[in-house]
Amino acid sequence: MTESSAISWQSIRDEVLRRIRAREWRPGQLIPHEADLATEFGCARTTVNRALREVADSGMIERRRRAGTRVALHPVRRATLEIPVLRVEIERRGQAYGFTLLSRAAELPPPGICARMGSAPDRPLLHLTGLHTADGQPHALEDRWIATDAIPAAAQADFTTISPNEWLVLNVPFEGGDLTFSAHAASEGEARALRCAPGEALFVTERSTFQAGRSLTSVRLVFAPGHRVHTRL
Amino acid sequence: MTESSAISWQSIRDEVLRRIRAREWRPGQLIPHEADLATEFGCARTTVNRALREVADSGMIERRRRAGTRVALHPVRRATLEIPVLRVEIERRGQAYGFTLLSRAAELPPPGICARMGSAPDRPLLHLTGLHTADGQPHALEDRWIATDAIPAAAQADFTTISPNEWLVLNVPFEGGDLTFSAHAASEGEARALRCAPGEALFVTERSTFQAGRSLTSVRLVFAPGHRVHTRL
DNA sequence: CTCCTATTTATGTATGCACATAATAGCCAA
DNA sequence: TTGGCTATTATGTGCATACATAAATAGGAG
Repeated sequence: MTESSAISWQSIRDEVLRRIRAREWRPGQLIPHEADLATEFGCARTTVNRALREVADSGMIERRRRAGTRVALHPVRRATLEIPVLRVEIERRGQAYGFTLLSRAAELPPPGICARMGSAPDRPLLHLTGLHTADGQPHALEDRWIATDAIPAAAQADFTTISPNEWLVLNVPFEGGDLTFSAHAASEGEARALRCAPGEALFVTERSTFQAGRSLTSVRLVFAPGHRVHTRL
Repeated sequence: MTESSAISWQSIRDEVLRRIRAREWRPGQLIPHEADLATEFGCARTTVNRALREVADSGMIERRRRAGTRVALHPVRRATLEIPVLRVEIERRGQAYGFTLLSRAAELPPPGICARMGSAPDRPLLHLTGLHTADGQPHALEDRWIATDAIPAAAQADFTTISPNEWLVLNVPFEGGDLTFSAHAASEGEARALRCAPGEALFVTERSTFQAGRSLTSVRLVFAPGHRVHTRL
């Protein structure tokens, strides 16, 4: 008899998910601990641990030392969004990418930017605006603020040949940030730049990044009409 | 001397990320294999493997058996989006959640839905519309199609006490799906339901899920003005 | 009864080893 | 040259073991 076939962590993960969905383990309920599951499945605890770690990453269970593992009360779905550099996103669709720098100046930030970046209102930041194009058509309008004291090199960078978007990704590591999606009616200026009607519904992303507690940059991208962000679950 | 302190996989992950960002390992370049790194860091290959697996999950490196590990050409950022059930999202903000079923009927799906769900145009699906409210204010308009042959139980479900959103999350497991975000100008009907002006810019999510190759449901959520989706990087 | 401490316990991680698997590279034959 | 077989090699995974760490609990001092 082939007594050798080991249990894979994937099969344990699947069985755990099955039990949760079949309500054998109900939301909020404590599930058996790793050692017991290892015995039940006839494998090492390491393997159970690996499986449960994956399930925990997906948000279906919550684990705490000593307290044990319980089924999450509210099954929160988690989706991974891929956020490529705009140039790559456009070129992947087989279109020609272009970027035009529209303005560049050291300016005092408006209150909204101050709040988001935690910056002093009397301290000038580098303010850039530009247009990303795909096959010559307007794709997205970029409005960016850069903390020059945190990124001195940005003052020298030439943003006419490389977009600030890409320059920052290539040159400035960051430890975290946040990202917001929303919808917004095109202003007069946005409509002109994106060649659409004023008031048209546009997709907007706002992102800011920080490093070592310092805010680095804050950017708002207003996309041309019809833009969609897509992801798999 | 304390010769005991082991190297943690986190510290290896951080060092790997540092080298990538410092351009010691350039995009597209092959990095040393696990055994070498294990020797360099003075730890077990398992530990290096764990670290590299994490980095690979974040999208910074690509790994293939036998071929080795290389730094990703285009540093694609990955963000994890949390997609809670609407009720939970609203209640977490301390607001009172409500749902009103607006319509329920077995209908022939329009071409768009047929395409997304891979459903036959002559096969009726369960079509539901309803309004999610927060503190009595319109929050999102739901327009859902359910494949009743894949989910027979949906035909009996009472969607006036529990929203289809939540009923499906609780009762129907799925293996995958996709999710799209976009902006959309409010139609007459949407404006009436959401109590906003027609043409106003609204945030829209479209989601469809499948299981075992069969499409289960397709839903379109149109949010009231001002809605934002937020995530951390 | 309250507060603090020590113990217990479940998860988290590191290690050495073995073997599985995918994919390249090299070889040989037609 | 071409086709296909084989050996090689880097990653992927499983296991037994050991110890680390967080956190709940029990026990003891006041």
